[in-house]
Amino acid sequence: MTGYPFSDIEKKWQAYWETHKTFRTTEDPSVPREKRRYVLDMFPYPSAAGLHVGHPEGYFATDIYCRYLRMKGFQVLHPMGFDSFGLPAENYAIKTGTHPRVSTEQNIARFTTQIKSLGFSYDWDRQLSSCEPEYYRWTQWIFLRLWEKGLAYEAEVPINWCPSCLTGLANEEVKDGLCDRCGTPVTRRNLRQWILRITAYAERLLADLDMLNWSESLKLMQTNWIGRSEGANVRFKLEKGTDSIEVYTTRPDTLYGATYMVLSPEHPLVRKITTPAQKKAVDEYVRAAAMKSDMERTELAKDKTGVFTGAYALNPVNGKKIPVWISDYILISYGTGAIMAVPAHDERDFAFAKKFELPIVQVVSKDGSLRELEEADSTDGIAVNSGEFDGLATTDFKKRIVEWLEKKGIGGRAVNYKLRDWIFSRQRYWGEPIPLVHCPKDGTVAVPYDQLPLRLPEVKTVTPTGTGESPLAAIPEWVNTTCPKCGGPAKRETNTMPQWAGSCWYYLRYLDPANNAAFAGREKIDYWMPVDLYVGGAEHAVLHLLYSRFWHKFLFDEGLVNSPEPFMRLINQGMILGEGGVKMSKSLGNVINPDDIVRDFGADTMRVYEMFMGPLEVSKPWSTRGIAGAKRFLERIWRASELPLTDEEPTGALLRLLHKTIKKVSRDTDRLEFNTAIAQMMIFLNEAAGHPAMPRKLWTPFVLMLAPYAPHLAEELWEKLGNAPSIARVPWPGWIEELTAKELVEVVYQINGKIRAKESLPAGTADAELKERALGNERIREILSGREIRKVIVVRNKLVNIVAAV
RNA sequence: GCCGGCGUGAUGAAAUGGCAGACAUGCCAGACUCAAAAUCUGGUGGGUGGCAACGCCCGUGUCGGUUCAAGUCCGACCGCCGGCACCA
Repeated sequence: MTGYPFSDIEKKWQAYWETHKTFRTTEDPSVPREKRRYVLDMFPYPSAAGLHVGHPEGYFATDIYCRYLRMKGFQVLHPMGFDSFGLPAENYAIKTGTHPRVSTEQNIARFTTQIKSLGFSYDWDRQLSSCEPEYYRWTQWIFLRLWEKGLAYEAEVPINWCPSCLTGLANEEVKDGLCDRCGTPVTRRNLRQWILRITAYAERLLADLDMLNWSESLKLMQTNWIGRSEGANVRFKLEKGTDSIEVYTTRPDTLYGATYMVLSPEHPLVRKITTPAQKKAVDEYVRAAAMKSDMERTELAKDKTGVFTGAYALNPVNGKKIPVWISDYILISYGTGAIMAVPAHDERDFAFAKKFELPIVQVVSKDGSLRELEEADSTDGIAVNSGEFDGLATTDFKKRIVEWLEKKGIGGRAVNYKLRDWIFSRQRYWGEPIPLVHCPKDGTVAVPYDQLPLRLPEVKTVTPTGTGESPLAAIPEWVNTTCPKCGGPAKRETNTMPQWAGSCWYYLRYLDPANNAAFAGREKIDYWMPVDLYVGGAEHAVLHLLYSRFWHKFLFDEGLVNSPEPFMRLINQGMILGEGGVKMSKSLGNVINPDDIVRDFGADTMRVYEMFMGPLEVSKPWSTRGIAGAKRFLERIWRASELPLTDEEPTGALLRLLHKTIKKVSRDTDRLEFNTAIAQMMIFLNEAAGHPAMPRKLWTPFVLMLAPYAPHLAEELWEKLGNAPSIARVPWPGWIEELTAKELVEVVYQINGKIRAKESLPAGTADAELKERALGNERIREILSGREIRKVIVVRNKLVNIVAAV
């Protein structure tokens, strides 16, 4: 192997950067606002398996971008840290008896070594770890602020319970009825929980998506998750008694078609209105529904079930008596937990009505005519069977009926969201303790701010209690405390926070990681925030990104941060798949270990390869052959650096290629299109290295362009050129626009869009001349002979298209 | 089922509506070598005509449309990937 000594070079420059703190960032007030950038990576959870080749893909991208920005004269904040509370460490502790802190520290050490071996330009002085008391002190602090504002509340609610993780889960953590983390079917369980009122921010979380430079698909995912819908609430009087049932509907225009009502089994009116004759059946149904897991509820979705309560309500528009049923296709947590059923125009109601032989009345028609309905028709149309409203179009009807309802005082416009409040407590040890105390006299009392952090107690084992309570509940000396208000005996809250808590605000702590007086100094926040570019995996599209937006908006409302949104631009890097395009996984044995790649190919090769594979956002398979190609590129660079340098002016064509290359690499790097930037550098090298000597004026800018991509090699070459280190802040090369174009261009002559001849002409040849030359071209004249020319289109430097009669 | 995104050589992929396949991988041939590796040079979408120089036809999932010109824009369909899924 004639290879370049990448291993020595990489170690040398990593050591240099570390000892010289090359990438330490300060808040220099003389740098104007538009010359500052905050570029953020999603911080990793330090797993026992170590870094995966997919991990650094996004890190490489941001690192290249940051190094480029520094050379462009920007002040760049680029930090790294660890998301270090979480279940895997706790589960490992249960299995082996190793304290989660110990295994977490080991994993962080391993991750740090691995990350440092890849040559990132992080400011390591700002490193943080969310499980450290100095950090979670402020997670607790923010929680208390939320609690003070009534955005954290306690409730006994049926929650998603993972029987394997032994903890409650937020809605967002349940996918297809399975636990997002371990894949175990989620069950329902009634437990006292701490819940964050994220729904109070639903409207703003939705509306402010507009101001973000995020991918449309990601915004759409958040939009769908928030799930805003507009409609009306309508109160139906019961036939007997004084109670009424309030329903939410997006189709108030179908009120005349409401032929029955359905309550959720959990609806509070169920017990009250059920007639003695129906009581037994209703009770049984309610009990059965309560026992079903989410999974079972959705699995049985096709076949509708339900029971008649024996009660009737009155349809407010026509006074008709309609039966009230219960069914588990009505969710207690959405809308009012009750619906008016319009079987003619709602698929689910239709299925239910068919099964239980309830009447179906058509009230919307495409053309105003009536016909037998084969299935529910939920499209808009013209009102029929709707009394005084007949003939109205759906949109007009909606407006009119809402006015009518408001006037009568039985309903009005309403907005609903699919988004639910955030179940925030976890019945586990390895998380931030919720800093609240339950006092028999004063109720729930906050741990005073000056007593934060409320530290996790030291324990030997973290075995779950099995009762649905946190392991903390089994430590009496920790649970039993005194009330901060009255000093009397009180008990600590034993639930901990979910893993998402720490990641909700870590980007703020990087700004001022050692601050003892605040989560971050306001002047630091004003200097850097909001984050200009955030890169990470798409798996956090609705979890982390929704939660942290919520916290950030809250902090904004409290006047503690300067922007309503934390992350202005966001990119999801694609996954790196195993060879053959399948997912990398331990079980398939196709996992690539970055340590092996660094050892065999070097960090620079890995960087160039991963960025050359394709666009950042798309998933692409790993290829051992491909990485060999990246290595060859760097080898060729190394050999080119050993050519004798000359001070001669570079020749015309090469000089032009250089300027074209600088332009393309600058533009592509700026747009994070690293694959095409690398391709252009390859083109340049292939041309420039084919000569016996290398003009210094070509080589110097090339090395500078290489610096963000292969920083170790570039530092070495920079030194080899006789410069003092480091290359990190040497100004990025500029280009001369006139030199970016070729002198000669190949102009294509087409007849009816088909290429019939080509000619090499000076760039910029005038349209008139192009036309003349095309028409004068021998071959063109031959093909054209005798045909009528209808039109000639000239595109300068590109083509002439002659439209001729056939 | 609903909502998005994507379909280009053997492979990863390029291509402001203007020469499809840049760059890289692989493969083939040649140079160097006793030989191999490494390296360097050339070739490499399919079909077809010509001894050749060089032509012609077809080709970006399928079918249609807009346009002088479509991988790119529009419509329908097929396939793959992702998200949501009784949300009234």
